[in-house]
Formats: sequence, structure tokens, C-alpha cells
Amino acid sequence: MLMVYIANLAEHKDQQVTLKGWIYNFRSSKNLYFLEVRDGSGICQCVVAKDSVSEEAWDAAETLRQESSLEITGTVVEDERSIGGYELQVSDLDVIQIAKDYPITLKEHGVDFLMENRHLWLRSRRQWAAMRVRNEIIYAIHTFFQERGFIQMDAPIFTGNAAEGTTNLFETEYFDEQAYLTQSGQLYGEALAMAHGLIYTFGPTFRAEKSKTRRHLTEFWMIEPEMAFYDLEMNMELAEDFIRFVVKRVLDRRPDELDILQRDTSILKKTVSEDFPRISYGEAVETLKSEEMADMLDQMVEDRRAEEATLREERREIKKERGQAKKWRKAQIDQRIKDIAARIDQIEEDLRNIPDWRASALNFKWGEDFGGSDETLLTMQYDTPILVHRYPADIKAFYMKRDPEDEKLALAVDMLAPEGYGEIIGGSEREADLDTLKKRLAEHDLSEEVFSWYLDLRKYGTVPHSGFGLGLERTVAWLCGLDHVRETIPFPRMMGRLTP
RNA sequence: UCCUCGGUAGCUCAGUGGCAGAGCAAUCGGCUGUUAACCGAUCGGUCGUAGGUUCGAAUCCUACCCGGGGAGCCA
Repeated sequence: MLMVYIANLAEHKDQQVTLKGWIYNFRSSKNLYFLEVRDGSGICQCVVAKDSVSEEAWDAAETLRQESSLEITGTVVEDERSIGGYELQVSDLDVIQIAKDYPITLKEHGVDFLMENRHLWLRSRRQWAAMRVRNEIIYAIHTFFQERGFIQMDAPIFTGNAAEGTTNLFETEYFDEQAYLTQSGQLYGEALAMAHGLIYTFGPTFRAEKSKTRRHLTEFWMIEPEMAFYDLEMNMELAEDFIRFVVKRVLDRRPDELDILQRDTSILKKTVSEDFPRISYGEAVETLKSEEMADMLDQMVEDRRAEEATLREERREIKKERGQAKKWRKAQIDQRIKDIAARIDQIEEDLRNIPDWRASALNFKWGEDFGGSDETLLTMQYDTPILVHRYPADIKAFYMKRDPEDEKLALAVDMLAPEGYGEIIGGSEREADLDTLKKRLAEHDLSEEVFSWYLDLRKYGTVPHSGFGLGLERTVAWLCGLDHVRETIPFPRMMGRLTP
């Protein structure tokens, strides 16, 4: 029998084929079973009619439960009523195993429960789609750099010295020594760039920050290109081309997955077609303190209040209706009431927070770093990512080159994603001069001895060079429209979560 | 570390001082095209833990534990 994957069913119209997979869902009537079978490549509805199969096969169909594994044979027919447009008219089926009491139903579940069952949750449709988008992003990243002559090289995961303070590093034993898990491959990337010119690293990084937010993991994946003979402008150009390329590939090649995720792609399309605004830190500060920003925030308060009033009105109406409603309508109303309550909670939190955002923005002082709300406010004015460059040197790392036109500034750049997804890229032109770099180490109370190999890079044929780091999970969250990075990686590691 | 919200059936939740509830799942039955199918029945409880107030506590008070969201920090 011809074994096929569901993704390829269209090539086998009217043929007899065999699928191997798992029961995603099933419905039944007296003489008919509708089995939704998933095989990893997709989902196909398989129709078992009592008079089309043997008695054994019919009895077997009756025993199937969610996630039972099976082989199923039948004819591929086009049917617009079915998911994917094709279904299988079943002639035979073999049960491999009956799964009893699969914990994750197709109904709603809480985050904690789903995280406890992450190993199973990955089988669910939205998670399946998100992982395929993640894969497409990874493929696009490699394609982009490989096509431009970049060499992928790996930075070590164990490091002996804590480069920039130990508070946010994980410590571990390394034989008789203290070792740390890497929080960035960048310094090593610079060494690699001096050997190969254009390189990128792609690996895990670890941060022991006690952050419990939707944007943080303790273990996440970072892509760090490093380019010899690139200045800040070239760095920004590359970062913009890079993100545009990745977004375009995902839009082109994963429309079905984005559809499953119910991602509104209109804003993503602007990222592909429009230039990213470039704003200096100084300009960003001006924007935050401006009259327009204050007005925008006042308008935001009004909009939220209006929306809340509308939602409360709707809730009153449907609560009245609920009394005489039929059962299915009651369920619908209950769901809507839950959604409304969640949205109202969010609005009320926003209304509590907006005065703080407003104060933070309007009282912003040159020299401070942007807070989460400041970043959000800056990106709200655009539909594409924005590049914010030339930050005060005092709030940036020692290795960043200063702006020759203003020594107070570092030639740094951050890319902020739209729709509140925050910083996805951080980068800079690196300090190339040996004596200046030594001076910076001294200013930061860092020992020259620890960085002796790094200083060698400036001693032997130093050149201008730049690079940046992309956070993979934040990128996946943005493209998928997910509100938490925990759904962007198969097994997330975060505060209080080490299993499964 | 701080602020804030929460912990009631396998799951999602309602119940704010007076008999422990609903939907889903599971089990049994019904239904010839279902789309989170539907309909009927059955099963299902250490109300996070410990103490206190009260004639009486899921509900009020105190402490603690666990989790969500946020601040700081950051990709």
C-alpha cells in the first residue's frame, strides 16, 4: 500500500493510500466515524462508513480515543467540507495503540497545566504551527547569511571568566574550576571575524536574571553575526536587510501556519515593503518628552475608557439574553463573557499604568536607558521595526566604539519590533583601538588579564568591525503573534520551570 | 527583592457566612456528513497548607507555600 504524508495528499487525489499517525479528534454517529488524523505533516479527516469497512475495522474505530496511534487506508477525495480540502474515505484501519485519558483536550486549558504537559502540548495545532514557523525562521537565517558568504562558527558555552559581572550568569563546576554558562558569544565572534571576515554564531545563551515576564527565558537562542570592515551604518543596513529577508520568507512559505496562529499579517507585510525608521537616542528622547506623546497617551486613555464602556454594555446585553438562550448559545455567551472579562482586566491594568508611562516618558532624562513602556511608546508610532542608534556610552558595554562626533555616545544600535514585541536586536560598532579599549576596561573595573586574548585582536591587525545579536525566541513570538516567548521554544527554561 | 492577581472535580471555572455546583473529559446509551459536533444518563471533591474568629468557614482574619502578570535587568 502506498504510504503518504498528509501534506502531500493533493498529489494522490482518487488514489488508495495509507496514512500513519495519531487521532487528533473524532466525532461519531450511528453508522459513521469522523476521525481527524494527524501525522506530523498535517491533519486529515478520515471518514469511516460502517458498510465500507470490515466488522473488525469498525469495532476498532469504536475503540479509538484522542492521540491513539494507527495506520489507516482509504481513497483520497477532494471535499471542501474537510480540513485541508481533502479527506480519506476509509477502507481499512489498524490500531497500533489505544491512548487512554489523554490529558489535553481540545477545550481551553490553563498555562500551568499546559506547561506541565509541554511534551504533549507540542502536538496541539497552534504549538505545531509555531514550531514550524520557528523552523522556517532558523532556515531563513542560515540562508540569508550563507548566501552572503558568512561562515557559521560556534562560540563556547562554558566560559571561564565572567566578562560583565557574575550576577546574571549561571555558575557550574568545571573539574576543579568555577565555570559559567555563556551569556553571549560576541567576544568570541570578534575573534572569528578576524579569521574569516564575515561570520555568524547560532547557539544557546543563558541568563540567570530573575525576570518573570512574557519576554524572558533563562535559556534562549541567539544569532550573532560579526563583520570585519563594517561600520555602524553597514551594520544597520545588514540588520534591516536581514529582518526583511526573514519576515518575507515566513510570509511566503508559512501562510498556513500563520493562518492557524490567526496572525494578522498586514503589519508584517509592511516590514517587508517599507524602510525601517532610524532614530537616534537623542531624537527618541525628544519624542518621548514631546507634546505629541502626551496627547497620544491622553488619547489612549480615552480610547481604553470608550472600549471598556462598550464591552460592559455588550456584557449586560448578552447576560440578559443568556436566560432564554439555547445550550450552544449559552456556551458561546459564557466564552464571550470570559473574553470580555479578560480584556477589561487588561484595559484596567493599562489605565492604572498609563499615568506611569506618561510620567516616565515626559520626565525622561538624557542618559537613562529606556524602560519597557518607553520602548513600547516609541514603536507605537510605526508599523515596521525601528532602529534606535547612538546611545549614551555610560549605559552601554565597554567594547562599543564611541561616536567620533560626540564622545558621550556609543555607536550602538537596537532594533525594536512593532506591536509591543520590544527589543529583538542589539548591536554596535566595536572599539578597534588597543589603547582606547584598555582605557575602557579600566573605566569598567575589568582586568586586562582576563581579556588578554580579546586585546590580542586589537594588537594584531585590528580593523573596524561591527556586529549584532538577534534573539530568536522574541523574533518567533513577534512573527507568530504569540504573547509569550514560552510558546516559541519546544521546552522553555524560565524562573521556576526546569521540567519537562 | 518589590507591586499586583490567583489556587474549588482529570481540565476550565462559578460559588463572598448557612446542604459542594456547571461545562468539558471519562463511562454507558442515542443520532447517516460531523467541524472544539449534538442529545440523555452515570462517575467524579483533603475547596493550596497551617492556625484563628464564629453556633456554623470554600467564603472573614493571620502566616506560609505554589503559580500568573508586571517593575528592576535584558534578547
